[in-house]
Amino acid sequence: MAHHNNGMTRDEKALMQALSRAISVVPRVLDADLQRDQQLPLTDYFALTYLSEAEGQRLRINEVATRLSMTISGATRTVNRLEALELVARERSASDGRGADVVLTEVGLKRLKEAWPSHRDSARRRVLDRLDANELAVLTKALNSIGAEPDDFDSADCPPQS
Amino acid sequence: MAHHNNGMTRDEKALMQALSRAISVVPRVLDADLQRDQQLPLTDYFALTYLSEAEGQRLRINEVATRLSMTISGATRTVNRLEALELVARERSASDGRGADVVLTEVGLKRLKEAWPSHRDSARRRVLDRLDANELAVLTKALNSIGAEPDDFDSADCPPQS
DNA sequence: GTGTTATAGTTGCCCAGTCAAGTAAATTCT
DNA sequence: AGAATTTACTTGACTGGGCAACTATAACAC
Repeated sequence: MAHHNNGMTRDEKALMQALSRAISVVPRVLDADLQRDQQLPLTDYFALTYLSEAEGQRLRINEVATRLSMTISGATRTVNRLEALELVARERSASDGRGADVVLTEVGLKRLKEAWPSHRDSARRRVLDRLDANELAVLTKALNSIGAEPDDFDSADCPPQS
Repeated sequence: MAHHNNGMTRDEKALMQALSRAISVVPRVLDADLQRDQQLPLTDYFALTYLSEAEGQRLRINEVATRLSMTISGATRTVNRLEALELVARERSASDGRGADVVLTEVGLKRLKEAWPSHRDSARRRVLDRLDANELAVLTKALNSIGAEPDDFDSADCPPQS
């Protein structure tokens, strides 16, 4: 009877449970908040954010994909959505005609600025306010360790950008 | 230039980034490992686990949904999948004929036992081995705080079950 | 008991994102 | 230079899961 717990301690099990729960809940609530307040999906919001932070407000599709931790094809579709809303534009790269740069438009920047306070408050309510300073530090470090790609994937979180 | 960072500190931003990254990466790699080694989706594996831990190896659909942090309709579909593989069976509840109990079958239990070592190793490699004891403790607590349902959702992790 | 409301699931429709195959430009080989 | 390979996407087919509408049983009002 019972489960013998072969080599996973109580604490480890508790962590895995907490982790899977957080993994389901957090993106859902953050996305729901943003959709409700700004009619903007969280993914699209993040894409706009990364573009706004990039020099020249532009990124290649594959850079968008990397930052969103998404496949390139997923990023293509995300960019399609944003392009349809005219929040970004595709520009054929001068240096490499195979793919396009994704450029943040004026409208896109405006939209991002509108959405930002809402997301910030949401992140506070749902996450940041629930942590003390120590937890924040430890959590960041720990999540970075486990989020780093393992071995069969290449990590590249913040390429050196000029 | 620069973004003025209206009320979100550098550290807070770093946390949110680490969090969104982990949220994308962790379930993907755990699921990929399990699919590769056991041809079993992570969600289905969790469902089997929760059933195996339940008394009588049975749960109502809504309990499955709660444990998986999923909607009832999502749980219905998960159970459909498992039922098609004969890993679980639906049994009309004697006490409440509106819905069925989901019962783990012999085959289902066997399958779970086969899959378990693989998932355990995967969890170790991808998560547990990357944390020290302190991080484990803090992370568990922190994730439980942020995974707890907020205000517009009712939390119910372990309803008192007879 | 009959009518009303609440509860438990199921189903149709949709959307985001993955994978595999396809296209087109760039690079390397010779 | 021309062929072969690699790179950078794009696209078609599919899957998982969400929402809203629906069905069926249960519980409550009378």
